[in-house]
Amino acid sequence: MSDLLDRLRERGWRMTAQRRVVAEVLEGDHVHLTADEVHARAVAKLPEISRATVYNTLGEMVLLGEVIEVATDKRAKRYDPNAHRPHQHLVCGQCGQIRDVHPTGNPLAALPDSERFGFRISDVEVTYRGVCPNCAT
Amino acid sequence: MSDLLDRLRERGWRMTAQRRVVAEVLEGDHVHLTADEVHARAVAKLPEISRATVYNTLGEMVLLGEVIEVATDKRAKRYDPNAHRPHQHLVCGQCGQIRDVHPTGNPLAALPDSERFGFRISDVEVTYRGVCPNCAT
DNA sequence: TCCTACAATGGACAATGTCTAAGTCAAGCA
DNA sequence: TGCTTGACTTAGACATTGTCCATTGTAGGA
Repeated sequence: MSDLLDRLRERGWRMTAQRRVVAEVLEGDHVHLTADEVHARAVAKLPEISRATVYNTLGEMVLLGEVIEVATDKRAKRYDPNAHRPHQHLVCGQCGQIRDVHPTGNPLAALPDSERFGFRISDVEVTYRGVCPNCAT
Repeated sequence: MSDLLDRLRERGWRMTAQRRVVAEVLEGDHVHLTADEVHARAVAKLPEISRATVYNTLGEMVLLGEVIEVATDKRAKRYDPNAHRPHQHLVCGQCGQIRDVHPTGNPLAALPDSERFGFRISDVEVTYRGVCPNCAT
């Protein structure tokens, strides 16, 4: 059921109730919660979990590459558990809804060597912005 | 000299010393300052300028499309006055340096209709991440 | 079962951004 | 030039998001 928990255990993570809860909250596709939302949902399952623990746990998951940090809006970072399939994000500027999308081609290829200024490039982040059908009424 | 100021005046902006200073701070290419950095430089030219004014002024410039908000790192937003030429950003993960780059092709084209979920898409934001020559030693 | 290192807690602190009430001033007009 | 007016600025309180640290708790191995 929980691939995420299994992978974490395999990496020698000590399994605590808190970490389990955070991982559970993040399950599923198209999940893009802020740290605060994760905390709120975690508290619902485990009332005494602290904010610092949620931040720590999310931070560790990001370091391990199990979760991706997304900065789609100006406010808080969001956390995306769909880390094992490369994808980009489609954001509604009105309601803030976020969808995972999978463009064709490799966006890295669009950047010619002459525009790389000697950088060793490891990653591209693409965010499409627009208005979703609901908000477009 | 200051195109930005001229354009703002044309749009009926009341020209104040504070707004002039903020616009001056933002002049030039490859300028990507945080609001706080803008404030610090503005204070150097006009000591009594307040933080709120800098935030207001930057916000208004963004609304007018004269300046772009960039969220390349997790911390503060940055402000990019190079709004009239479409471009993307190349960020060094170590030192945080940011460069404007101009990829070939239109990144919008990479997203097939089937992946648009009915959204009306107006904008794409692309951030390349890597390590700059200086930090790569 | 007991130990110990790792994890969680909670609260202070830091950084960034927003709001408001009151004062100030740019720009149009007589 | 000197008013008038409403837009602009100010200072600082407040809100939100994230980080740190000393203390307490506990998972998992011996």
